[in-house]
Amino acid sequence: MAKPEIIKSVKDILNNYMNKHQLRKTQERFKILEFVYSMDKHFDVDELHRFLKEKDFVVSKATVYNTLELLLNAGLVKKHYFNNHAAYYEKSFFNKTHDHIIVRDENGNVLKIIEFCDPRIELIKKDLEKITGLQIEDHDLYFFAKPNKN
Amino acid sequence: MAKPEIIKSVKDILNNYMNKHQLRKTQERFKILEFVYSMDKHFDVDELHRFLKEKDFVVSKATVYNTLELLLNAGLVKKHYFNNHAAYYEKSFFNKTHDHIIVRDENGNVLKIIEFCDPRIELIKKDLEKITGLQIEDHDLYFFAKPNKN
DNA sequence: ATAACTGCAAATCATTTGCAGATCT
DNA sequence: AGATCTGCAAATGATTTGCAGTTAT
Repeated sequence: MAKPEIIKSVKDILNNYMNKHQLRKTQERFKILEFVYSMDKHFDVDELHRFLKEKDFVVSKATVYNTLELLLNAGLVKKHYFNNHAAYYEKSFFNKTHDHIIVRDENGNVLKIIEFCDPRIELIKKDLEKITGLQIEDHDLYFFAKPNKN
Repeated sequence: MAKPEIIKSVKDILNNYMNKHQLRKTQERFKILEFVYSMDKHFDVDELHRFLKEKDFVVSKATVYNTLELLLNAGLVKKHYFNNHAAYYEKSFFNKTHDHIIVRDENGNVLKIIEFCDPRIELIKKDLEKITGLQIEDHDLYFFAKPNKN
């Protein structure tokens, strides 16, 4: 499980978000938030749903979908479309902004995901905002590599 | 329609690929390749399928799927997962390497795709290769923006 | 001739939706 | 009390699959 102070903080954030938007504070939403913040890697809806069940917290998959959408809107998770199988999620608060190197074999199977940070991304973003007049809210950068021989 | 010499080149590439992999040279495959290279933006399978029909080249959607997979393996198209609606494709030969700004509404619908090039990406890639010892073969960079008020 | 390809329809699978009953406020 | 949320099952929609007939080699 994630550090208690992190859990507390993200619960506060969710609380504020719900107050602001007049949403109900259900047991399901807070529990799912807690479990999401105990996951240390990317997960899809099915994995999270099974994980909750394992931990004896039974919810419907519909609620998992709904709650992840809520957490997404509250900025508490990030959603990735790595492939056309299913969307992947990861916690996004207290989780330094990072990008990914995805190591895949010839068949496209993901062997390893390496996270990295590079400040130049932010500079590119700023320049693009200046050029386009758009407000960029987020980004995804993936580098794809073949495995090393070793 | 794309420039004749480009069409010729990509047909040659597909030809070689088919020879190498002992695949059949069907009318459908070459026609679809031609139409793909006449598209000037990203498209999904449904759009391409409708486009083909408009141009009086009727194929089944299954063949469109199969052929795009083939072109993907041959390195002639690039596949993108902008959202969880449908995969998007674009021609990838004689098409300068570029990245994308994706303008989406609150519901995640793609409103506009802006292409850009920034040399700093290549520098980041080189540094990552040095640090990790991996050989990076490709990348995807997406910036996400909300639409402008106008 | 025969193995691969196409087209059609059915199957699959992630996600969404509709609605009845439960539960926050 | 009343609106929202949850859970279930059915609907949806992109993609895949199975198979019969067609076509490239």
